[in-house]
Amino acid sequence: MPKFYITTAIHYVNDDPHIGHMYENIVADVIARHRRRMGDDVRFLTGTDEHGQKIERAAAKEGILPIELADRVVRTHHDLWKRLNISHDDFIRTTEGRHRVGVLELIRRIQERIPDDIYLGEHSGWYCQSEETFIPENQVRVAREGASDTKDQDGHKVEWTTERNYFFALSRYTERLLTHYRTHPEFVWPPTRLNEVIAFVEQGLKDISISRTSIKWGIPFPGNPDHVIYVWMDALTNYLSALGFGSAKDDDVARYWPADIHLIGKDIVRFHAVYWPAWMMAAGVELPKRIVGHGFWLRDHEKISKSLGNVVRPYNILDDFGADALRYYVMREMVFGQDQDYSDESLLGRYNADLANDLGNTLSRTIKMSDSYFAGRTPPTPCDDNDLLRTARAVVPQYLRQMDELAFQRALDSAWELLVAVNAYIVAREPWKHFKEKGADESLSRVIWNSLESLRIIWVMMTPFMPATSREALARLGADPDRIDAAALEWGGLPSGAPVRVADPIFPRVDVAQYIGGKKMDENTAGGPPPVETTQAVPPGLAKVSIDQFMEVDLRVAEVRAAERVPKSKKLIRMTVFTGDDERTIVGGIGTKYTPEELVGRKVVIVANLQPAKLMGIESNGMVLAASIDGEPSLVAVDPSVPVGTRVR
RNA sequence: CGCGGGGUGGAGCAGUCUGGUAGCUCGUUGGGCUCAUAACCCAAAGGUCGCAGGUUCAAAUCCUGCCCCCGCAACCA
Repeated sequence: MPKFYITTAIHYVNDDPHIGHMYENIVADVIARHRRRMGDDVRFLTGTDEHGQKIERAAAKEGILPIELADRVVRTHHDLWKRLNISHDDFIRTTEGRHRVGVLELIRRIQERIPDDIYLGEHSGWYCQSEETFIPENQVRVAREGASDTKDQDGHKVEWTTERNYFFALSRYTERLLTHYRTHPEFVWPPTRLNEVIAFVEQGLKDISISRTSIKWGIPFPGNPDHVIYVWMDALTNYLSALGFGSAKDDDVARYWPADIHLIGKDIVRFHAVYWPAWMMAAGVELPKRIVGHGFWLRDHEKISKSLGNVVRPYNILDDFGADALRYYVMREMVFGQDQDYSDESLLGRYNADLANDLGNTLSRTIKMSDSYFAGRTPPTPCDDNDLLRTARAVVPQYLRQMDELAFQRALDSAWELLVAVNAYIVAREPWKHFKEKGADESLSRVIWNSLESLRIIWVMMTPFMPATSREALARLGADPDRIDAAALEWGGLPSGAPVRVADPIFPRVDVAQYIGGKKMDENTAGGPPPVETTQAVPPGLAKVSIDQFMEVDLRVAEVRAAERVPKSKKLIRMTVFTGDDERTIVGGIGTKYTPEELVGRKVVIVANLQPAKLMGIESNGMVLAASIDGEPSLVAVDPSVPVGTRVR
């Protein structure tokens, strides 16, 4: 029996699960169910990433331990996967003992095989005392030369600091990785992502720091407990540690490794396709077969929510229509691998058109006829050669190929080909007329049986996508809902004379306008998990400042003498302003609203004594004041008679 | 020359790798049917496939140049 090991990314526990998380696990679940159906020995892993500073701090803020916070959030993940009918075989948390064992084993193997691949080196950067972390260069306001109070974006002091860290000699793996990409072009999917990875690696790789001393909430570095292991090294290893890597009970490593698919978002392809394989090369572990990067769900907030007041989150959909409707929608609507816009309208549109009108209604009408014409049972006479059989035999192999190619959208399309054929077939044969004229004869029996049998196959095709509804539908059809395997996709599986069940519509049609209109915007998390307190929370208003502090800010009226768009920028405008004392350059992000032409000659209010900052390479000396409405700026205006240089207070 | 994705009937998209009558869903119009969830079936209208060149017997598809949109990246200071 072939094995099949599929993993999702582990989700960071400071997030409320959103449609992106849901999507990833749904896709993985569809693949896992499909492979199980085809007879593979499947292992499907998902889990949570629980270490790192954000968790540490969020917990501290609540006065609880990080693990307590993680425990709580993990529960919301478990609940969601249960509601979505995700069939993972294992759920790993990076705070588990087995995970620590796996991570330490990975490092041990690297150190054992190639001792100097991991070495103690120096890492330099802007370190912020109060936040206990290094601040990325772009978030640091570089002071004027000579100044000593460089700050980060929250105003905390930062210092250029050098920390001693453990490093991994990634640079040594540049060529070997490139060779692997060349010899295994299927390693990263879709191909465009592979190209990106190759381009990145071809620039040459730098050694990377794999430990931190500034963070405590993590796995201590072996032999040096002042360090914790770098989050990515920690997190990625979950794929191995979940199989018992490094423990005495590691049979599953032999059984399932290498992974067949690491399913992840396109944003973390680099970590999976560069760092992760390099570590495994160093440790002498076989590389996973395939990194599959899916696209993102996007949403045009302004267009949808404001004008129509129709924000309906997936949680509402889940409550009102069930998991299968959502599972179907995301699989059908997204071209796998690309980005896709989410909207409630498209979801409900799909629901009505595809599920209610087509899939559900065809089931209802067919079962109803079988029920009335054949005394509540499937017809006595099966049929072994007809239009539907030929369509089914053409469609099923096509569907299976598309499933294997991860072309889920097309696989569903293929199933619909057969569904559409069933409807056309029914209309062409007019069984109701036939029944009135000739009664339930053998010919009618064949027509109904063919229709039911086609539906059975369609619903077997649906099982990975809509597991719960498929069972129900198959049971109603008189088929065995437990018989879901490759053979079930072949023509002829429907028993004769089995009881069928007429029941309420499996996907009741919904009035879209009424449904969307009935939801208020403030209900958009109704039915969701309890909100999770994290560091993402918006600060509850700003602290009060004294009049003295305020007076330290040099606000004054200035005149724009020249303005031009910053090339290649989206909204930056470079202005030359006269402050009364001097002319200086200020760069402002107001290009979405204002043109350079209309700015020239205009009087604006500026902060004259602001730390200079570089924006797209241009030094900006000050800031133009503007009110911001959803990112749309509106300049603070002064009466044109006010002379340039006048102080504002 | 920062990286990537995209521009195809009213809307949303597939097709582009591997040139050969432009396809799907929704919507619109007309007809049919009454088993079914006002569902289903048939038919019709509707497209210079972003623009301009080039290659070819033939270009949505290949080549060159350009325009526009959307993400991302060190762009609200």
